[in-house]
Amino acid sequence: MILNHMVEFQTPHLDAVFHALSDPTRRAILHRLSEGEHTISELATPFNMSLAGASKHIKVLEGAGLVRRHVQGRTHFCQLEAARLAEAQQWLRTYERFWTTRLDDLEEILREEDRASARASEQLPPGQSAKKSRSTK
Amino acid sequence: MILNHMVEFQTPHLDAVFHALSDPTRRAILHRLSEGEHTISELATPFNMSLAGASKHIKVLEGAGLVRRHVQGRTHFCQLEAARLAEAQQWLRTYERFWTTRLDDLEEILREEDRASARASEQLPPGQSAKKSRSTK
DNA sequence: ACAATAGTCAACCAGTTGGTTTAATATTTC
DNA sequence: GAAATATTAAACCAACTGGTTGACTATTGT
Repeated sequence: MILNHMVEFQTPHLDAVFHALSDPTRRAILHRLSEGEHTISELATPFNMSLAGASKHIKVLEGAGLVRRHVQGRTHFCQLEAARLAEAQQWLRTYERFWTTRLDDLEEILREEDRASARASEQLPPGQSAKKSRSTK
Repeated sequence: MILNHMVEFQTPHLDAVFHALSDPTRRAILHRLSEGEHTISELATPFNMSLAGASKHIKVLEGAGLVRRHVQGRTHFCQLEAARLAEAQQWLRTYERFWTTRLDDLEEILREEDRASARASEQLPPGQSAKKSRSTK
């Protein structure tokens, strides 16, 4: 119970990850990084923003564990680090049933109809009505 | 190109959804709602927080399209509304390959081993690989 | 040695956030 | 009609956000 509460609510990772993802500039940076490694200036140029501004965004992403940086001389290379994205997706997966429920319900209804029609096309046990068969998929 | 840019970056829904999800209290409220409908006070009580405070959180969730409310007399009932969660998951799915890459690599290695062992255990017809099947999933 | 380049840091700013408290608006109950 | 209940509204607060600028630290190229 208390454990459940901890698992469910004490998740500082998710705070940071979802916050990082809530900004369109940062999502764009991640998208850029999904094509491959980039330096800070490379990441900054597409945005109408000072280098320092972009640098701050990248630091937020780094803080959320979404970006890794390795320095080589004076240039900083950034890489996408996906593990935390996977954690976020895992959280969302818990709620997946709420947007698949209708499909699941429909499937269950159709399956039930099939069972009924199967019974019907046999010896018609009492209390069962015949139904048209229907494929589930 | 411009269209691509729009699809990728002009997504005010995601801003609001990810921001809503970045707060642990709000995630807890959503979790609560996943068990069924609840009133504002019911949602507020578990938290060490004023009713007005909780009310504000719920308004944020509503603004992000994650919660629907229907008023009945003086009590407001809240329901989870999952469509926007699905949108968020859809966004994350774009990056899925970055945490499945290693598994994919492993799979490719196993498939290659299969091809190699198949060639070895036959009479080696030129250019043809005998597939000893290994399940992909 | 000097200038250009890559990036951070610190200070600042207006706007937002997460919270409070107190008051106000309905609705229901006695 | 008065009291209790369910909720929002408004004003306030400290902390944080996303952005700027200007100064600073390194590193690289000439």
